[in-house]
Amino acid sequence: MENFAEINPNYWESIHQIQDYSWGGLEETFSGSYDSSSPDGTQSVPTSKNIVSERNRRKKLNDRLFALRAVVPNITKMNKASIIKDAIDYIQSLHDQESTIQAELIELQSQKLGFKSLDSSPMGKSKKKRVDEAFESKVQPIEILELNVSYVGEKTVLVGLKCSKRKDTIVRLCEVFESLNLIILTANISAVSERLFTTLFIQGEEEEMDALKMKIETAIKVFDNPQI
Amino acid sequence: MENFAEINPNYWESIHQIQDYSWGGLEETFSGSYDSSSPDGTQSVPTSKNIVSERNRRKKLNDRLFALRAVVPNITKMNKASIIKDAIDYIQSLHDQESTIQAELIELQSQKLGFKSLDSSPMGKSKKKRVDEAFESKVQPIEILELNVSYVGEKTVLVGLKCSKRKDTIVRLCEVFESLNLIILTANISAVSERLFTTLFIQGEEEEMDALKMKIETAIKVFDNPQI
DNA sequence: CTAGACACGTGATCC
DNA sequence: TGGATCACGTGTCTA
Repeated sequence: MENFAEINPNYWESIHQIQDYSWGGLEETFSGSYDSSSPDGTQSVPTSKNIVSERNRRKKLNDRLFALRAVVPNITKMNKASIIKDAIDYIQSLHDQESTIQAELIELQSQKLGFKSLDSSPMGKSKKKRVDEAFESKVQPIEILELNVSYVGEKTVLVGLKCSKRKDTIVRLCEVFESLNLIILTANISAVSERLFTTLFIQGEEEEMDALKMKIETAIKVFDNPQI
Repeated sequence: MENFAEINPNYWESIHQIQDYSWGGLEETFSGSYDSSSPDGTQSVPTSKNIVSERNRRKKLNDRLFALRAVVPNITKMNKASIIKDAIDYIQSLHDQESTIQAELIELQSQKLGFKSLDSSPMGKSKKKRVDEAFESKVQPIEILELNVSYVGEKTVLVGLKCSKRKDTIVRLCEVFESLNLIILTANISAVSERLFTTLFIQGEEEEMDALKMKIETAIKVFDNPQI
């Protein structure tokens, strides 16, 4: 029953080989036999043409159905109706999955940016919202006011950064520094009015200082311009 | 041509009403007429049954095709073959979209956790990876070793937290505190070996202390158990 | 008028 | 056996 598809995956084609004695590229040659079956030559020619056309139409439709079966997993039966039914169910499951994944994306984005949905419902109910809207809103760039990188000996680099403070600056700044895969010995972040003062002690060599400064600057810029 | 679907959306059904004179619930009554067409009663009865069965089969297949057309947007033509083709294209576009969104999700997760893909290609090429794998791996819980919340006057609350330090503890901790929508005056984070010492000055009232301590604890636990 | 699309009835096949 | 499925040829309608 259900192993039928595995045993004979080309069900219709096998039927073709059994029943369809005028398949393949032999249609034109067989038009003569159709003429022999109908002695009056006036009406026989369009009839055979219609037969060929209808044959091609059926073949195209079956090929389309076969292609549809190829892109849909979890095919239960090889029926035409079942294939269409499985395709419908699969599309609907893809719709649900897409909504769920987009909800997850929005949840993650709001966690990264706004942090407004912690005490809301456990599973974010705000489905069916375009993810582009969540991306294009609430980007809070980090404005670098001052950046000093100095070597203080003992394989230790001191980084001083003064920047603007917006809603999520602290988190984004931590992300920037974590993204650089540095060994952070001590971090001190102080917020005064709208300014943010950061002092880092990082394990590093003296010759890495200039590269490190460039790295931090570009990392902050990259983080402020998400390429999505 | 292309407005044909809007003018007559029930193309096949209208065809039914014109051509199919034995539709609806009248199949049984019409079996007599089929018997009249074939005088030999022995073979006529199974033939009429087969006719009815085939009619139902065709109707079911058309209904399925109609339902498929309903779940697929951007239908170009009303042809059977075109409907199946549009469904195939739509499923493949959904596949691509799903891969893209999952890549974005993985990218976001890796940004939040590992921070390994900053200097890679701008558009993450690591498609076709299950998102569940990205979720179930690399969860680094924050282990609370000590948590003190004390009131120091002047509408200022001092929070001291000692916890374990793993790869992404600092970022996650900042996320926790940002999620509470507190007014952070000063933050000091120091990492020594595998321990993380955090000192926060928060703007708050004395009577909010116990609630604040509970809030921080639960927030950390909630962040360590993402409900996805 | 021609070409394309559809439903119909029928015989064959499979389980 | 018989119910379900399929391909086929044909008539009909529309663009």
